[in-house]
Amino acid sequence: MHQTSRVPGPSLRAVVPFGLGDPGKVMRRLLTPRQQRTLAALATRINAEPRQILYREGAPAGSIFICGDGALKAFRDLPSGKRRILAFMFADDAFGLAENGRYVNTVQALKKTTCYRIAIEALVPVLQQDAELQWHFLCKITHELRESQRRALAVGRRSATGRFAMFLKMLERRTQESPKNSISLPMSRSEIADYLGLSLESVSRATAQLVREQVIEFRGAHEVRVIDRPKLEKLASNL
Amino acid sequence: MHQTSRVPGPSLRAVVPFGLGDPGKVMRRLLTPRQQRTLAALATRINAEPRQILYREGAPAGSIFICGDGALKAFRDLPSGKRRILAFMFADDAFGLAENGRYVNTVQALKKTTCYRIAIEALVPVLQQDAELQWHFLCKITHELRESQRRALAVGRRSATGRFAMFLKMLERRTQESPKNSISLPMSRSEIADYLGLSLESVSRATAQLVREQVIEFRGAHEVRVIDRPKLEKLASNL
DNA sequence: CGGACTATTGAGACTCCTCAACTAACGTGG
DNA sequence: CCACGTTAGTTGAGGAGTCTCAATAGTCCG
Repeated sequence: MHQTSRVPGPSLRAVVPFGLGDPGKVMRRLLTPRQQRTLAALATRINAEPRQILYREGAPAGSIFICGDGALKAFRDLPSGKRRILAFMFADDAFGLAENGRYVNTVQALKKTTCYRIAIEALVPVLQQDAELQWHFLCKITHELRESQRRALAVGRRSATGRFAMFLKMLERRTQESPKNSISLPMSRSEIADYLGLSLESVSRATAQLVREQVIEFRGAHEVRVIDRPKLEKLASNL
Repeated sequence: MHQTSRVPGPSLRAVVPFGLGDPGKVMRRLLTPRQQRTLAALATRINAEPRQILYREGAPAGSIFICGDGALKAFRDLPSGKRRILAFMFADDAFGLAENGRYVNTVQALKKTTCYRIAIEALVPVLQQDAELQWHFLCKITHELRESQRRALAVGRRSATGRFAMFLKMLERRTQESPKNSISLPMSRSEIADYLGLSLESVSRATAQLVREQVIEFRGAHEVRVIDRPKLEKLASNL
């Protein structure tokens, strides 16, 4: 649907994480066509259906993945039965981190999604050869580290509406495919709750409050329009 | 003090983040002596006093840092006056992430600390040339990403004692310089609170409870001994 | 059209936060 | 060496916010 300007094949996108260039200037890195071909040669394309699980926590980790289009979640089930979502992944996001040779969480598609799977054994030698390409991965992972820290910040907040506001902004940053002031939520309330460390009821109450206060409005349960942006910014800005 | 078996000069340590080798087997990567010399040639040694600030949020980012010995904190001050600590850094940890050419948080030493500062302009070309060395950085950052996700998990918990238990385990993982069952806390209660998203009173009450329940005991305010490890594990294990 | 899942709303319990007073530890200077 | 002031840490009471449990509406899909 949003395939208009996207090249087929794996790609990564990240803000350069180190102090190069002029301070204050945004620098983004995209794969060159040649690098994209290199990766494409190694990759297997996967078309995942909604709810399809790409891999499970604890399984031997043989590949890393790049999301081409769609959305996924990475989660972990706790002994108590609770589930915590560690990250949502969208186009150009990489995933498949392992520890001691095993995946550390389970990854599942939220909707129809296309991914690229690249075998570790094939990728690592290529990265060892191609420092330029590896540099992209380094930038990307660093980008994700920052994002994860941002999330930790959000989750530390007390108020549910504040957390939800930060969540909206995070989604907006990640999925600029959207028309102005429109944010799509491809996940359920309960998934948002598991991500933010709230109960799904609290998420529901938070959205209700934001709607009541004319900060946002819903076009269906999974599409948000921002009405009062200053107010949203203020709520999100971690006061 | 703990310099006994440590080589002078920058070093990184990380668990290999991808699925190489036998699943279940821990693999660690250490810099080779040659790589260490390469980094040392680029690095400036810094001896930081307690409370010394290495750089401030928003400053133009010209260098990345590696902690050789000691401990630091990376924090951000919020508009409300609250302070959130994003990470504690110990030996072999790298820091100095930037976004758009500026540091994203402030870094301050907790005690006497030696660091290595490496100018970005010098480092990047070396990494572009030396894929092997860059690979170490990739592993390290990935390691930190996992750690950050773990923290987000901890901060999402409801109970203060649970959060504190996870904090203890995190410290234990990071600073194995310690004798068995002994964990040193080089930071204040209030810094722990800012890290865990609690009030310092809650941290104090949490420690008091763990002491009351004979799970831990204090040798001075900054040294913990684990008495009942199973109980600590249970508290930490995110039930 | 029916059924199952998702989302909303309400009432009471629980936990932490804030405010405040107090104690302990530390470093400094007389 | 001790007195003092400052900072760090502990403990108590009340209030705010979320969680849980439960019942009700809404939505999607077959």
